Amino acid sequence: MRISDLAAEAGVTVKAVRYYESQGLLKPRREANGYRTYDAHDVVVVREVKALLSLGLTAEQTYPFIECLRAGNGRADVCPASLEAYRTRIAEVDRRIAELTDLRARLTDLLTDAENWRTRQL
Amino acid sequence: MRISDLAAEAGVTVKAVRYYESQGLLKPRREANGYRTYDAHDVVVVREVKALLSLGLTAEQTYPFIECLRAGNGRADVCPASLEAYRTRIAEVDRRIAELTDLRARLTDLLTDAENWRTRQL
DNA sequence: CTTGACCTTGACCCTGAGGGCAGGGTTTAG
DNA sequence: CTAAACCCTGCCCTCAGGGTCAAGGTCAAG
Repeated sequence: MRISDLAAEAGVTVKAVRYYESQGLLKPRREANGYRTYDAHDVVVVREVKALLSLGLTAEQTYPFIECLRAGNGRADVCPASLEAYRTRIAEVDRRIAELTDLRARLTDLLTDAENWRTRQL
Repeated sequence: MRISDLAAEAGVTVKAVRYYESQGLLKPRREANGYRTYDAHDVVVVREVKALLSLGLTAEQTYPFIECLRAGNGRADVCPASLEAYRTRIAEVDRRIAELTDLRARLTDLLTDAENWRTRQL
């Protein structure tokens, strides 16, 4: 199959597929005319990458999952490195939530303070 | 004062000051040799921009605050547009926290599932 | 065989808030 | 006078692609 077929089947754009390749996540063969050729296995890879990116992992962080697939596993997340990547990402999310929670408190403090200042001025 | 003095007093880098200028937040005069010249008022502006960026506002979103200062107010956040910008940002943060909370739940589900799968395989 | 619709390629610029570096002019201290 | 320290502009980089382009390939109908 060609690139637009792969993109359609995996639910991403052609541009995204080429980007994944530039990140080393895909290595399509080429037809004589230079067109990229993919197989069913690549569809699974692209779907996996898409899912992981939507979880906030970087393209680089999807590497262990793709290697896990390439190693012959039916699932990308059953390898130790994948589990570790999940845990790392959960920790990142926790940190980010804590940051944003603190940020929100600072913002509401600032807003309240500014509102009070205006009230006093009236 | 020159750019490095301004940067030092406001606690940012020279590069950041030039970036704020490129975003229209500063309009320094120029010496005959082309060097930028700033006054004490600019220090206040840069400190304000720095504080707002650290709250996650974009450079563009700091505009109302700087205009509020330029209008002669002692505080950048006592103008209606500034209050509105705070509220907008709080709403953004709330949305983001909700997204991340949902994301975390999905991640822990995936992790648990993958761990269980491994356990069964052993 | 040709036309036209559609596909593919690589290449370029864009995002936000600067960081880093290059190359060159200016100022200031010793 | 010279070297350090400062200033300038301009270019490339981030991340996950989006948008657009020109050039060329493919495939059908006519």
